[in-house]
Amino acid sequence: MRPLVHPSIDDITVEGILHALSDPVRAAIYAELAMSACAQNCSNFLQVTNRDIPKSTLSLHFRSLREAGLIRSERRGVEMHNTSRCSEIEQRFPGLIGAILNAHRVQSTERDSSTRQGASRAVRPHV
Amino acid sequence: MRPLVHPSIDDITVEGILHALSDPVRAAIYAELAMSACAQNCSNFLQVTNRDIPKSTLSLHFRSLREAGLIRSERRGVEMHNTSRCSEIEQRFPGLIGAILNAHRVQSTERDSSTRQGASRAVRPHV
DNA sequence: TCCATAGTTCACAACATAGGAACTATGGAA
DNA sequence: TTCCATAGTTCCTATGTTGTGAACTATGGA
Repeated sequence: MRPLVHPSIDDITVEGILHALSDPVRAAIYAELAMSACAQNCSNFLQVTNRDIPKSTLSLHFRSLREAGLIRSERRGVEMHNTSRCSEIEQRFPGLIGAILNAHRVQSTERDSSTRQGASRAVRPHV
Repeated sequence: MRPLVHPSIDDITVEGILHALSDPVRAAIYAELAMSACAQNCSNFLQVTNRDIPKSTLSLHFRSLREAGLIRSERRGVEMHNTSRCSEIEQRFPGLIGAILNAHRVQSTERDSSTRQGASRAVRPHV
């Protein structure tokens, strides 16, 4: 079984970060890890974003996050301990992670309030 | 020929923005548009990132940026006038675009200086 | 009317991604 | 020790996404 790959902080790229976080599932996982004080295992996220995510898919999402340099994963017995690397990334790309997490927050707040009011956004026409 | 699609500001998603900017060519195009005071046509970017980009590929990149809500394109005679929509986006997702552009700047600065010194980063081992 | 220029669309090849099934690694119980 | 349960990973394949050349469209000017 191949060993876990963690890029060194200098090999982390902006493109990699943006690509990893452009997926809603990965963004949700990462947001939760970044907020959480303690490490979390993968299975905690089998129902993130209110959908059942197959284990294999989840595993690939964790791999994407890991290889983009966003999280660190360590085996602890039978589980995985996942933590975010946000403080390292903050050093190299100041403000980036905060702005992205904040934008996701803005967006989900709007989504919640519009569904409560009857999903007005869903029918708004494009130009 | 299908009309140009511009999402309304409320339909712009973070995922869409991140995905669009996770491509180096699109990021370079967008950075240049965001910096530039005046509108620019597509052909100005046929050599962005020091590579020849086929016209058809470039056209799709502009379409991605447009449909992600990052730029606005208008036909002016035989050319296209492309401008960035950063002030709109700044309203909705404060700090996001600035942080991303800044991160790209950080990264390209490092790349430049490491190539000058003999590409030390290229051989640095991963964990 | 014709041409040149700027972009777009189409078709297809190459690459990336999702998910089920089979697998591996670890810790604990018998 | 051996066996089992749990947590993740890998493999395979079907489905999407993306890049590119060739053919096309739209516009302005000769």
